[in-house]
Amino acid sequence: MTKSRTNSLDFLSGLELMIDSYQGKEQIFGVNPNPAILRLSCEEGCVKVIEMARRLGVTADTVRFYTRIKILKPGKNKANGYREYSEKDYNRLRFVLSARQLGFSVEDIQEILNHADKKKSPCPTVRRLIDQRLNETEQRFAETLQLRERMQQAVVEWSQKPDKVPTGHMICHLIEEFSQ
Amino acid sequence: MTKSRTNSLDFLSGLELMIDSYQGKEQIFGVNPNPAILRLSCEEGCVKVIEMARRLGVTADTVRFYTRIKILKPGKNKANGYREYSEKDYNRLRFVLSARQLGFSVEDIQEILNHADKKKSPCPTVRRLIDQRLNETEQRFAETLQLRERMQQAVVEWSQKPDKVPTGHMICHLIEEFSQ
DNA sequence: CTTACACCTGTGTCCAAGACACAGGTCAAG
DNA sequence: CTTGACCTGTGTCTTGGACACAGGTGTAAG
Repeated sequence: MTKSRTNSLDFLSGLELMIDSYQGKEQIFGVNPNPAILRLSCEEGCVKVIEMARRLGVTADTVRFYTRIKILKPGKNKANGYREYSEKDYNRLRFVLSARQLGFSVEDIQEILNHADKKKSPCPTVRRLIDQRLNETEQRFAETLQLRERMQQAVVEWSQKPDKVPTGHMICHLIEEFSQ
Repeated sequence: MTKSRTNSLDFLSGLELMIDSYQGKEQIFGVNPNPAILRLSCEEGCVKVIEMARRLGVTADTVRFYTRIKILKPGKNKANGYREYSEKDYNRLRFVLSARQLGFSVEDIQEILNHADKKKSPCPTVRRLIDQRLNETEQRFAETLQLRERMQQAVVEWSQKPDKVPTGHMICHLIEEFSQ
C-alpha cells in the first residue's frame, strides 16, 4: 500500500483521501463480480476528467488522450455522458506516468499493460524494453552532447567574427566557415 | 514530461556531411566562379534529384522535401517536367545541411535565407537564433542526461529483483517501486 | 426563467523533418 | 515492346499530447 510517493505532492493527499474513502467498498469495487454493485459504487467513488488530471498533476488533455487510445477505460454516466474515472483508472494512469518517466513509449506501455491484464508477469517484457530504450537514450544522449559542443564552439568562434553581407557563393560565412 | 525519443536528432547520426567526397566528371559545381556562365550552363550543368542528393550525401526525399517547401527552387525541364538543380541549389542545400548540423530548425533556415536573399547580412539573425537553440539544446541535454541516469539505475536495481505477477493494485512492481 | 460561465463530450488537426507510399509519366537498354 | 530505373506531385505517417471546435450539461446569480 505504501508507495513511492516521492515524485508528486499535493494531489497525493487527494489520493489518500480517495483511497481512504474508498476503503469500505473495496470488496464491492474491485473484487465483487456483480457489475450492478460495481456501477453503484462508481457513483460515489468515481471522478471526472479534470479531477483525475489534478490528482496526478497532468492536464485534462492527457487524461483524455489515454482514454482515447483506450489505455484508460472509464465508465460513462448514463445521464449526461460524462466519463467516470475509477480508482483502477487512477492506478493505471499513475503507472503510465511512472513508465513514461522511465523512457517507455506509449506503445511499450500498452504492451506491458496487455500482459498485466492477462494476469501474466509483465516483468520480462519490461526488462527487454528498457534495454532497448536505454540503448536509444544513450544514442540520443551522445548525439545531443555532440550537438551541444558543436553549438557552444560555434558561439565562441563567432564572437570573434564580424557580420558579413552574403556574396554569390557564400550565404552566411559564420555557418559556412564553421568546420567541425 | 520526458520527451524522450521524439526529439528528432536523427540528422546527426552517421553523416559527417560527406559533401565533397564527390570528385566526378563535371567540374561545374563549386568550382566555376562565374554565375552567369553557370546559369547559362544549366541545360548542361544541372542535375536531377538523385544526383543532387548523392552529391550531398542525403536521400532524394530530402532534396524533394526542401524543394517542396521552396527552400530549393530548381527549374523544370519543359520537355519532361524533371527538376533541374543548379549550382545555386547545390550551394543552398549545402548551406541548409550545415545549418541543420548546428541545430537550426528548418524555419530558422528559411528566415536566414530570406535575409540573404535580400542581400542583407543574416549574421545578426544567426547569432540570435543560435543562442536560442543552444538554450533549448542545453535543456534537452539535461533532460536526456537525467533520463539516462534514471534508466541506468532502474536496470541495475531491477537486476536484483524477481519477476512478479500483477496484483489488484500493482501492475509491475519494477516500475511502480522504482523511486526517483 | 434566463443568462453566464465553467465544465463536459468526441473528433479533427497540429507539431518536425523528413520517410514512405502511390499513381502515373519518361527514358534507355535489350 | 517490355523491362526497370528513374522522375513527378501529393498524401500520409511518425510522438505524445495540445489545441480548436461545435455542441451538450450543471449551477449560481440576477
